[in-house]
Parts: sequence; C-alpha cells; structure tokens
Amino acid sequence: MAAVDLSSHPGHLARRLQQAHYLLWNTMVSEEITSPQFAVLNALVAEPGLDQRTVGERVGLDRSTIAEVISRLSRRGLLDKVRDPADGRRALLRLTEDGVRTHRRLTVRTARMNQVFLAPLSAEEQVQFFDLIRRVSDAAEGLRNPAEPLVGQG
Amino acid sequence: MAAVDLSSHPGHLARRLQQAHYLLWNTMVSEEITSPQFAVLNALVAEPGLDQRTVGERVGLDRSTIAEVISRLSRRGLLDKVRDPADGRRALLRLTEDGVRTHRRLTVRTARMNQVFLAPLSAEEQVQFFDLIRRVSDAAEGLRNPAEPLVGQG
DNA sequence: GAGAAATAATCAGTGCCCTGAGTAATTCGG
DNA sequence: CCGAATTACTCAGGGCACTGATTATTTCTC
Repeated sequence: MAAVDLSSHPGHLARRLQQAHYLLWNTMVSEEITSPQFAVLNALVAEPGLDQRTVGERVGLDRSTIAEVISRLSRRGLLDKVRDPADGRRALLRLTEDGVRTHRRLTVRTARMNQVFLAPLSAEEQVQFFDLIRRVSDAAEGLRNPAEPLVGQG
Repeated sequence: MAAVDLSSHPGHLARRLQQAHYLLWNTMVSEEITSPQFAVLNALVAEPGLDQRTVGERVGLDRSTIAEVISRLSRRGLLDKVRDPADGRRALLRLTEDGVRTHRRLTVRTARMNQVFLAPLSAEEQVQFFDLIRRVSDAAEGLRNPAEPLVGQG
C-alpha cells in the first residue's frame, strides 16, 4: 500500500499534455503532417539550406529522429536534400514549392489550434504557462551530464 | 518569410518538456523501467486485480499502448496476467513480489527526481505549474468530439 | 602526407503512442 | 434461445524518441 498520486508527477502531466496536444493537432491542424514535421518545415522557412543536424538542433530532435522525419518529408516531396559540395558529410535541406505552401497553410491552422488549446487559461496564465514549462525544460536540458547519478545521501 | 516562433507553441513546449523528463528519468530513476511502466505498476499497487483496459484508463494509455506496456512488464516477471473467470474477455492483472519490490524501489527515486526536475521553480510556482498543465490537458481531453472542426470561417 | 580524432549521417534495436480492422466473449432484444 | 450490438483484447501499420554501433568525410597533428 504505497501507491503515489501520479497527478503530482510532472512527467505524467507532461505526457498527458502532449497526448492532449496530439489529439487536438490531428483534428484541427492536419492528419498528414505532424507537429514535429511542421517544426522542421518552419525551421527551413526561417533558414533555408540548413544541414540535417542543425535542423534537429533547432527543433529539438536527436540525430536519429530528425533523419526519419526528414525522410518522410522528402518522400512527400516537401523538401529537397542534397549533399553539401563543400563538406561531403553534410546534407543540405531546402523546402520545395509544395513544402512552402504546406507550411503557410498549416501556420494559420496551428495558430487557431493554439488558441483553442490555451483557451482555458487567462492571458496572464498563458504567459506563466510558457514561462514555467520553459524554465523546467531548460534546466533539465542543462543537466545532461550524468557525472555521478544516484548519489543519494544528497 | 513567415516562420513562426516555436517557443510560443504549447505543443512544442510540451514535447520538449517530456524529452527533458525522459532524460532525467533515465539517469536518476531507471534505465530498465520507463515512466509509463512505473505508472502501470503504481496503478496496480493501488488497485490489484484491475483489468487491462481500466489500468490503461487510470494511467492514460490507449488500448494498444497499454497492451504493449503490460506485455513488457509481464515478460520481465513484474506482473501476472490471468483471464477473468467471470468474464472471459478481461485480463486481470496483479503485481508479482518482484513487481511490488520494483515499485517500492522506484517510488523513492522518482520522488528524488521530481524534486530535481522542479527545482527551478519556487513552491508556489510548482503549484501553478501543476494547475496550469492539468487545466489545459483536461480541457483538451474534453474536446475529443470532432463534431465540426475548422469552423473558423477565418 | 599519413594516421588519429572529430563530425554528419545511417542502421539496428527498444519503447511509446495512435488509428483502424479483426477476434473472442458477453450482453441485449426479440 | 438466437442473432445483433457491445466490450476486451489483439494485430497491422505509421510516426516519434532514444542509445549504441557503423560508415563516410573532414580536420587535426605529427
């Protein structure tokens, strides 16, 4: 008899939040293009010609995941991928016409979805919401140095 | 030139938050048992003998995902799965000795991890954090009725 | 210039997450 | 009682996310 209350566990809350977002995205934005895919399109609208690794860095996707996402976008004809002539290791990415159009179309819908998603919060609360989540995420990212985990006895 | 700022997109933030949590969980809690797996163990500590569907409901996992998670926990010998003699459709779940021990061990580590994870926030902010995320998630869950999406007319 | 270190991408493997379709068992309606 | 609807679970398939190992290319160092 030592069950805990998951509703006080940030990880559990974070997962539920993302699930909720996933559902809303599917109904209000697109069933074809996912949120991470849109993030990649967006990064390439901002900075055309980025290499794969940097795009991943911009949108917060690791090397394996970004490779898969890009492969899908490429298969759908939303972006082109060419070897960097100056550095044969890199793959340079650029949106196609269709990719740009898709990004533009989804941008509108995404804004609408965000409004609905955040509707339960007041304007001030929305600011708080972003601030708190960002601070927690940033801090945890900064901890990516296992050094001595489980030291306990802390 | 119409790239948006992803840091103002709750979905993007939610994904980053979960990633950050995933990383911290891996280093501070367990590399074997994942957070969703712990949630299932926890649900069965609270209510032994639940059926699979209900456990999924308790922890927020759909029918397919809960089946996979339970299959893994069962393979590891952390829970037993038996057909309900009273209703042959149901699979009743119960933790093994090892499952209970694992839950107890991880409970301590999870509490420690949550402290580290939330450390960047003051006590009041932590309360806000939970409140805001919960309200947004709950509201979005309540929206799971597509009825007439994209009404916009925008 | 050749070997070593570093870097970008790929591949294999594990796990989470969802939908739609299919199967087995129970319950409901006539 | 028997067929129809419902319910619990399974299966197939697509996508996200991470790690560790491998490959190709560039850069660093002697």
